[in-house]
Amino acid sequence: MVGDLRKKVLGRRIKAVRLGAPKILRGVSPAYFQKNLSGRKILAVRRVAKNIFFELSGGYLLAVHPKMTGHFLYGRFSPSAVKHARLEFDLDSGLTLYFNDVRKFARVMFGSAEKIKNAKEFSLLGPDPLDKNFTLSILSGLLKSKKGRIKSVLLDQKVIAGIGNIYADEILFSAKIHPLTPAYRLAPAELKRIFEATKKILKKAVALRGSSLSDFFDLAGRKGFYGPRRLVYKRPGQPCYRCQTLIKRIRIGGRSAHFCPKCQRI
DNA sequence: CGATTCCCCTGATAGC
DNA sequence: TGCTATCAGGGGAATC
Repeated sequence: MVGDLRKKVLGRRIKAVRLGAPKILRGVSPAYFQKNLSGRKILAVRRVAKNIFFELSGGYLLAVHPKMTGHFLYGRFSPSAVKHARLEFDLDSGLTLYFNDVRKFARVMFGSAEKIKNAKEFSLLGPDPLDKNFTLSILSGLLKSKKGRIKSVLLDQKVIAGIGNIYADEILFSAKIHPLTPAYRLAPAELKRIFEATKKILKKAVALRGSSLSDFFDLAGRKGFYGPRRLVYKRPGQPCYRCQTLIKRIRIGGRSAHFCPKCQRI
């Protein structure tokens, strides 16, 4: 996703900005957003946990957290395809970069790079599992002091950044760990399985371009392919692919959790 | 510290 | 057919 964006918009200048849903802005007024974003050049695009960072000329930073239904589109689209456009950037290529978000759950921040990076949403983020510096011993160190259930801990961005609900379930199934297991009780072999599964699942998710379970599309509007490949998420009552036991769905910390009661025992 | 609940918003779905 | 009530979902805030 970020790679696609980079290819299309890197080096482009923002000629005009339209704000379709002012409420998705956090910590910045619509007026400031419009005024200070126009004219800036896109110098870099990168992923930070589940956020997309646009580094802009003048030391400014635009941070977009798409949540589950937000996605970027670039090019020409029918009005119906962009009826949920919440941000529109006319670029000097003559094309428009849209940020669509049906649910309006997305969070958009904009300001000096210093200000954005110091915002607690980013300054408190834990390590990224796809980072080369993320090791088994780091993961073990993080989890051994956590009394909460492993499912909730995996979702806590302050502990590990970048794992969402779908992939947390997939990781635990892959690692054969029950989602209610207290994190600190995980044995070294179990920690290793979680570590390996996390890398494997997240890499696969990126390669398959997301799950598209609710609304994930690439820049041209094409869906991702992870959805049909998922093993447990949103498959309650259906047979486990490993043992045919029916997948269970429970609530953990207000979130749905799916697992195989036979493959994943406490 | 950890768990729960609420909230944001709207399309999909169930129930009538 | 069409209406209304309910729910899901990422994640942060407030509350227990």
